[in-house]
Amino acid sequence: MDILAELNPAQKEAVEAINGPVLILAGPGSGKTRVIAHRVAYLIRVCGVNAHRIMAVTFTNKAAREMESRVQRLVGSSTGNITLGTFHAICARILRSEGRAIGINPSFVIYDEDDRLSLVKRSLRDIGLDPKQYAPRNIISAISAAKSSVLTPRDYMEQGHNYFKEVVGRVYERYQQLLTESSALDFDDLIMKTVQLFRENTGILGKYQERYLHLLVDEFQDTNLTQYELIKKLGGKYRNICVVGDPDQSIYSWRFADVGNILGFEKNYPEAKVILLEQNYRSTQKILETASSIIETNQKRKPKDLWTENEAGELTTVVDVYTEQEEARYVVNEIERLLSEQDVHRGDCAVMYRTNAQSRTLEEAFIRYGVPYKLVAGTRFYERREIKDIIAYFRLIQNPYDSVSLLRVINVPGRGIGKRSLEQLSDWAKSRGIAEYQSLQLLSELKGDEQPFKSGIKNTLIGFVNLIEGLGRRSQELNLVDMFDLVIKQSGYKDYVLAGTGGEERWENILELRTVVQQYSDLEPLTGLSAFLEGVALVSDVDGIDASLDAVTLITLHQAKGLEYLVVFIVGLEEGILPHIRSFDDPGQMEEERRLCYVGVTRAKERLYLIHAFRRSLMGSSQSRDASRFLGDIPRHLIKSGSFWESGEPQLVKSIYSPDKGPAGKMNNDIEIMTGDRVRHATFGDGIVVSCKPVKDDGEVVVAFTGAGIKRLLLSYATLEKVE
DNA sequence: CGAAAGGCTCTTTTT
DNA sequence: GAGCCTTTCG
Repeated sequence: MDILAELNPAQKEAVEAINGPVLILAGPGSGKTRVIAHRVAYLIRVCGVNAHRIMAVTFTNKAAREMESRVQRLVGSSTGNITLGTFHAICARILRSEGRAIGINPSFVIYDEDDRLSLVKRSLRDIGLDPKQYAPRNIISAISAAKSSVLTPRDYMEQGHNYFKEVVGRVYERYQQLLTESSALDFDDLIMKTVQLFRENTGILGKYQERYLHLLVDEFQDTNLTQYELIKKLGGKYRNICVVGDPDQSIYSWRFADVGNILGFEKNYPEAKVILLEQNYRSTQKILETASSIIETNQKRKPKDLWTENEAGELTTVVDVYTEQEEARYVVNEIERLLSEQDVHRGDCAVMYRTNAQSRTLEEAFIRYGVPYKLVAGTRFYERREIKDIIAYFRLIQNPYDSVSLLRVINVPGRGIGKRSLEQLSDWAKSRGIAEYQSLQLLSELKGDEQPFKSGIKNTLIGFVNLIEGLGRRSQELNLVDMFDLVIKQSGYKDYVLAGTGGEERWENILELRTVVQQYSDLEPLTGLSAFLEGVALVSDVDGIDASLDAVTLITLHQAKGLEYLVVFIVGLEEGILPHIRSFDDPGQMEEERRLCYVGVTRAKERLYLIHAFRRSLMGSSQSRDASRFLGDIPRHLIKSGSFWESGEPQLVKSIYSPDKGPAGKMNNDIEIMTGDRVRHATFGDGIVVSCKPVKDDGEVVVAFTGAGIKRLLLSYATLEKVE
């Protein structure tokens, strides 16, 4: 196969420019993933570069997997050991093998957002501040900002002062101490520590610089300063750095991604070759025009010419609905209509929204109408309490100094270790400057007056240490699934979870985790354990999308980056939602909201629906909302109104009596009442349906009767009959 | 000590 | 509307 054959001139140029830095500015749907895959294949097959000497960084694990299979197909054999993955996964690997040089325990655990939160709260308490007064989330964010620019606590504190910074600086310092005591790294540390490793050890850096002849980074517009420095360092010797991205799709500034990385690339690498990919292969002309009209409103932006040879296609459908329930119902109805009238499958459709909370109403509608869907994220599987508990045991087996995990499960299932005892334990450990587990290990050696516990509780604590030590010993020889069963058995978790509320379902979840564990059971025991823990720490929600399942995808706009669907619904296009209210007082943020909308729109290949509701309940109370300003950016001639109000098309209200339980994939068509229908009522006589509105599991219809006037009726009580 | 109930706050996006 | 935390009671 000729690797260059199926590429357009710009793409070909991007693949062939293998010497020196290259900046590829790639519009949506311009085949950038393709270019990266082809470029890697070209390096291996045509240029004879050893795969071992190539690093390719992707935004998600899913993208990495896809990249691997594409390259494999192009090269025609196994890709060899190319370094391929997210920044986080790649850095975790480097730190496991080299981290010792900067004092990192190779068995380190990776702390997620949740762990981070509890550690920040503890840090606040440790320095004598009240976590309720200092919004731990803001502090996490400030620490994360620091780490995204490679600032240590000391660097941070030298950055000038104000009240908040002073507090953050002190918390950051304590937080970092606790992480070190726990042999733990948070997400930001994975990158930052790798940079520190390379800064402080020119020998190690030299080794990696020598190895990586070629570097490729996808979604470069969403990298932060630390990631940029990492790439700069790794490419320091050969300078064959190829970065790909699109400033118009930069949507992670809140995670301290710096679009300056891509905008300033030419300045930092004056010899860089710049290639523009502007031909779009994904969307119809109308969709592309809609997208352009939205993004062009942004002031701070380099104009670019996106074009396509695809057909003109359908107009964008803008839909005006009453409430979020009606919005959800519209989406479900419309998908079912497309399924029956067009060559569309459920798997071709996606519903996108700004906030996770919006998925709930959608889910309810999909369940009610029995339409299969796949929810990306929501309450993620790995965030469930029982799953986190079990994983905490595994983390303790790998690294008992992990204090977040220790405090999480030391009394789960209940062992009679209460709050007071835990406080004593933490204080005692803190006064000695060691991790909780280390102080627990001392217990059996110390006499009564040398430690703070009474003998009853002391023995319980020693019992817990023995449990973990025992599991640790067995983990050297048992495969992971046997280990799993042993953990469940020895911890007594099964009885515990079954006794609690929702026990059955939670136990099911644990069994599902067991099937995940099974995938690691062929590995050497200790390798399997760490591979499993690394896997669960670094999964992203989109990694789990099952492409073989023919179901509608429900996904946030952020997660949708890089994906494409035949039919896209973007819901909640309202002021305060998209754009989100938090962006109102900052023009920069507002531009990011618009980019987010742009990302969503450009996911669509053939059909695009933009939906806004007049009324939406948020945090309990229902409020009326204006349509999003982004809708106003779109010229009228690109829009077709899908609205009931404007088009006068009847609004369907289906199967309000018989929620769910329909066979999967089938709508319950038995009862169907639309506005405009003629109906007959036993006492009121004949009339016309004026409006329909869902109320819980019921429906409220307003009917104008010929004799009796306008009546408001509940479907479950009123016996209505359709009249032709 | 643990479970249950009540009251509080805060809601963006995630590797 | 939910989750988190505190309070209360057994």
